[in-house]
Amino acid sequence: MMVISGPFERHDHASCRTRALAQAEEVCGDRLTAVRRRVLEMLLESHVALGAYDVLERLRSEGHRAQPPVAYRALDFLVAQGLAHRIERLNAFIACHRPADCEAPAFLICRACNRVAETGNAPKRGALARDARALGFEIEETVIEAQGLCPTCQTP
Amino acid sequence: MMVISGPFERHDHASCRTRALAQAEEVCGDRLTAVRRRVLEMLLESHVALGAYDVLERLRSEGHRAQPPVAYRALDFLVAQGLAHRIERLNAFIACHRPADCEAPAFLICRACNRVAETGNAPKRGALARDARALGFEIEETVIEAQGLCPTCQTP
DNA sequence: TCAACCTTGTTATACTATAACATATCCCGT
DNA sequence: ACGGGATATGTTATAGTATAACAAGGTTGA
Repeated sequence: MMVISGPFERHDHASCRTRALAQAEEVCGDRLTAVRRRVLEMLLESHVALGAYDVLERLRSEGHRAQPPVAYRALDFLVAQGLAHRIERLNAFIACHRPADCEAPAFLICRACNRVAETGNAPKRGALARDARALGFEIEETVIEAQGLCPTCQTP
Repeated sequence: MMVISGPFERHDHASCRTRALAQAEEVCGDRLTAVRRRVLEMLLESHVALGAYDVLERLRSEGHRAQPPVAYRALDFLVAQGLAHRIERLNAFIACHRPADCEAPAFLICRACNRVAETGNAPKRGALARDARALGFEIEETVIEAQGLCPTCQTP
């Protein structure tokens, strides 16, 4: 099954955000505290990945006197819950738009507009898994991040 | 075709290094300057990925009065020539053991011993490529990094 | 009541990376 | 020989990313 979510296709952005927040509440209960919830909202509102210091800045601009660990803790929590993903290439974070169904995500990063799309679960039976098995290497988690140009940015 | 090189299998390490250096000379000619060559050797000697500051420290311990840009420049050069790879998860670098045949590498990173194996070229026809095509996204480069436990570290 | 756990606040610092400018060298065309 | 462009290195300073460590409040349950 192929599932794609992300900024390169038209979709109802507001409802998509609402749904993701509702799912987050469900998953976390009252562990989704004010700061964590606010950070998740920020990520959901932004199609470009946000760095920890971007998040920090936004918190501060809202009156929150926050230090770096505040942003990192909130982001780490969201990632641990599967509500957000870290994009290694960018040292930045995006919200997961379908936390329920997201075991091994892959990402398409546009180097021109910086938007990031999350694509369907990565293969458990691909060449990598086969190679790992042959070596006796036990894979726990795989980072897959493709860089290139999104449809919009291909025609300057 | 599946090709695997790396620290999780027995191999003739010395000759493997010699061969890689010879290939580097071939590719670069006299652009493989002393520092660049030395840094490549360091990477070839180490099966764990080296951070830029690890490299810097080694250069300094050899009497070279180097500043951070020296390490970064050498590493950037090696990566640009396909002689080394950057491991995003680790903010660190490893030598490529087969620069000639290395278009879309993937990596297996052991979280216990920190060694990194490079596996055969990643698929151009996998699920990711298919998804990207469906979206009209043009992939230029893909990072694939799996973390887990190597055979040795699975039995504590 | 107290102890364990989780969350947040706060300070300080560690680690990673690059901008910007100076100097030197080599190759090449004239 | 000269000048000019491209490449490589030296050096200073600073930007950007991340975490250690300790303090303090809140909730829960024994």
